[in-house]
Amino acid sequence: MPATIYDIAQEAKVGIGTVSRVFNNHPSVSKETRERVLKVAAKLNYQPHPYARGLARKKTNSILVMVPFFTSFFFVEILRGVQSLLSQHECDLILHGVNQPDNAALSLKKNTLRGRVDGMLFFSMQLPEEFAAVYREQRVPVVLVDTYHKSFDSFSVENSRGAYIATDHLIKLGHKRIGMLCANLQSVPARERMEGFQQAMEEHGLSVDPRLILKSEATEFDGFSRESGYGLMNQFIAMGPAIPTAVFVSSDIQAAGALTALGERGLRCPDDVAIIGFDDIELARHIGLTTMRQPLPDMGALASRRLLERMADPTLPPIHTTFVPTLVVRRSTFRDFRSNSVSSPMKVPHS
Amino acid sequence: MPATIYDIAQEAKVGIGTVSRVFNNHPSVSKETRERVLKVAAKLNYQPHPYARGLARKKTNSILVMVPFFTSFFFVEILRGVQSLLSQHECDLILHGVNQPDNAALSLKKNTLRGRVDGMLFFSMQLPEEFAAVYREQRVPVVLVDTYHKSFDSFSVENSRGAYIATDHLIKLGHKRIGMLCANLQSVPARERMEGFQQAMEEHGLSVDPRLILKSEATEFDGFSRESGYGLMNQFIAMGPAIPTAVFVSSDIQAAGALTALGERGLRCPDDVAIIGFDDIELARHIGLTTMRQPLPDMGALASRRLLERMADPTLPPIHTTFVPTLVVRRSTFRDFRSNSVSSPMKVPHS
DNA sequence: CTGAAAGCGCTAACAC
DNA sequence: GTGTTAGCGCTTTCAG
Repeated sequence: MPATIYDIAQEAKVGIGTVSRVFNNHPSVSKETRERVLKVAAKLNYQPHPYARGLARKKTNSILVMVPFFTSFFFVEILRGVQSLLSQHECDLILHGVNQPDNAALSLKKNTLRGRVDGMLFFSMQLPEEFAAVYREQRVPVVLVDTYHKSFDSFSVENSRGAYIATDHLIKLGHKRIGMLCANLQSVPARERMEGFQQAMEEHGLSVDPRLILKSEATEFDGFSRESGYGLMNQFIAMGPAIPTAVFVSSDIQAAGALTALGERGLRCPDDVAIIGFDDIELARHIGLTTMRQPLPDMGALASRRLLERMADPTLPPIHTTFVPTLVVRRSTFRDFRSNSVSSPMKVPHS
Repeated sequence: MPATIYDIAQEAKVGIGTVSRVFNNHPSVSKETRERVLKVAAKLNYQPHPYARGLARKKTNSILVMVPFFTSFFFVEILRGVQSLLSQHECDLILHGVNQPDNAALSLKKNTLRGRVDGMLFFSMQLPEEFAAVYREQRVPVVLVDTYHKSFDSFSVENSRGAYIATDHLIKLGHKRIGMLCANLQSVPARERMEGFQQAMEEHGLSVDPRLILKSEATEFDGFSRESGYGLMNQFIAMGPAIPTAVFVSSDIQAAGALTALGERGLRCPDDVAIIGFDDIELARHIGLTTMRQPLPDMGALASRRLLERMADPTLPPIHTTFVPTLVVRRSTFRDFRSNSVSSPMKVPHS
């Protein structure tokens, strides 16, 4: 049985209150008693019980991170930022992966309340209005990442802006017949990226041929999957000579699938079809994919920092931070990278 | 303020004990009272307080997962298995990434004890003997993944066996001058993989030229990094004509770096140098890398299941489960995959 | 400065 | 069946 403050109090011949004070760095403890208590505690290998402490203090020193688990690459990179910041603050991280966007989000968040955690980082999903109301009212510290809600801090990327830049890149390279490969449009980022694409096309006086915008019907991963990219690209290929000369794909993971489809038909990238993705997950640099980079780890770290601030002062007004993704050019759009195949190993280890 | 059992008891005109019984599905509560209590609880939107419950029950319904955070790909895939199993059991997952193998492992695990969690999943690191002793003695439920200790359940891969198979594959393809690219040998898996390589070479009557075994000195990630693979492969390349015709690389991530190095010098894979990796992280299939597959998600799920069992009965004798990795042939060792470049998109979306 | 006592919200005997 | 009571281990007044 682990030692409790009672054991220490007894052995050090003080009251439990004093022991508690020592461990909370309360100023009003004489130097001698403090040292005596500390010594006994060390000897008994004492560790405060987090749950007892939590109960008494109404504070758990832990936060909940809710992520749609499928965004694997994407989420790991953000999480890295989160973790590194949190660990500096003795704050535990409870990870909750949700699979069914709806289903889980609902039931799991019931668990959120009632002092299980001090705050929450909510990723990439629409925060249900039902909970938003409660959280706002009870001032539950919540920070959103890769999603938006006016009542809560959020860190996200300007999807339409990024899509615009990506499309602009293709246009500047001289492409006229440009296609887009979307994820499932029920996803907000998917829609925004399509809008940016359309806007760029229109502003450059290029008509948007609706047949050149392919949309995923997949519900799994909201269509942000390798499989959806693979399938949709095959639809383009089936168009024969009408195939676009360049395609903006709404995510890197889909772009990877699209490249596979091209490779299978003996089509070369960028020679036959140039491809640009979105996200800059680590995979992108390995396969030489041009893409729009989101500052993932930074977003994670900044969001955690903000959450900590908000936990300290829950009355802070919400701040919305957006990042403009940056263009990272690799071989999938630009030939001059020594190799003529998009997929041969790339030139620079870290591009 | 959230409702407590007292609020419910009062409103439902019962004692708090009864309320508690209802929420613990205790049989001795009459149907009527149970329903009345449940109704009031629903109305008050009652949720039991996990910490209070934990304190009283001496049980937290959560487990700690300690991972060396750098193993990103690797760990996400395992974690997926963990998470999916745990969520079926109302068990929270506390994630702790450790960076400094030593440093962190030490301090963090102090926090492990004292009822913060009911059990722990410990990944890929050597469990310090100091803690092992305590855990064994106090019967703290601990399950090891990708590492070994005789006193605890473990799920791991037969590294030397896998390395043997990988090397054998290269030999069967006709290679004689085979090199190996190791991670930092202070890591146990790194050593085991090297041993398997040496054994395979010897058993096939091939002498192991020590100059063809390159070892990473990197401490970061124990040398299991893209950079280390890149650097070491450049050392091979610097050997000029003495370069091996095939190389067994101790991890996929290093193999990715190695491929980059080859590509930069205009060397083709597998034509000039065949490459085989280890792990089968998702990246491998994207870049067409032949590798040894570890059943990552399965390991995660099985380990969690075992942990749950052990939490139910801490006296279970430890079981050691090992997996033999399986060979997955892709283009980096075998030319006949339609394309002649290792890195062009592969044939099958899921190989 | 320090001890005693009253909770934090819930569980688990123990009586009736 | 159900109410009462004594903790779980710690924090935090409140006296002194």
